[in-house]
Amino acid sequence: MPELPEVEMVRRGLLSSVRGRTLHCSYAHESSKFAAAAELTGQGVVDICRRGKYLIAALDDGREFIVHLGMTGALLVDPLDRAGPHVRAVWHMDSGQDLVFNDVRRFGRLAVVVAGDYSELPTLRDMGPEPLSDAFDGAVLHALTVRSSSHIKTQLLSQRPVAGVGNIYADEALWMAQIHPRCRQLSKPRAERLATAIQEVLSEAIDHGGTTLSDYRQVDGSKGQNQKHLHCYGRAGELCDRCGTELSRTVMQGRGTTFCRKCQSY
DNA sequence: CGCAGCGCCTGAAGGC
DNA sequence: TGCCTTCAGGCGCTGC
Repeated sequence: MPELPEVEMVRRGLLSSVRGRTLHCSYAHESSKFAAAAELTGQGVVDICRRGKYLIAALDDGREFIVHLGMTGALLVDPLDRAGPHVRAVWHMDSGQDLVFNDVRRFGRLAVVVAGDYSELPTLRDMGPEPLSDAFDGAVLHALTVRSSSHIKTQLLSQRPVAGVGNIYADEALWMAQIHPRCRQLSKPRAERLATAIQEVLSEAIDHGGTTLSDYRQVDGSKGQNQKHLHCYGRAGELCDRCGTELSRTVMQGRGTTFCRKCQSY
């Protein structure tokens, strides 16, 4: 599933082939989630930014084109198959290439908004600080979690204490920081550890081109390599790389959660 | 206002 | 072999 590192890789891939181009929508799937694709009819793409897991393309008419990849979304430039059963939108570019949005499970979403007005996208509107920016550190993470009574993993998935962390990197960061996913209150030292772990886990994933478990692809169709470097996510039943204990599995908020019951504590 | 629970989707995997 | 069930989960929405 695309989280911050995967969305960042897509953003970088789009810079060379989509920034500066003019888009003309040639297909939009009937679902209301993708109808906004048709609003791109002659606008130029000035820049392509990212907030958490959201891609934000600045248009030359003062609006922004927002893409969330959901679970299985992919933005592809000139894919071999641009009329497959899971294609949800196609834009023709003045470069002659096509930009294709493919999304098997249709959890993705497209929107065109007045620049900076995210009132119709509440998760983006209320998004926490970017973890790889100067606006994020242990003190900030502590301040943004201290008043909540929810489990720390639930808080991370909400995007409010920090932007862009999903199920994979939440499990990885909590493992690295040795914090139990059902911990409810972080001490300041543990918040420092978790903030550092989030930054390390996300930076390493970007360095490895993102995590491809099934659907995530770069703009050119290539896969990431970070799945070879996971310590925790999806490894229940295997032995902890740190202490050798068998990793445990539970369900939180309907999401599979892997952790080490020995070296991750409350 | 904060938080829990539900529904959206479809392919893969497992059971019989 | 093939049908059926279960599982995967980010986010918007609803209701307490």
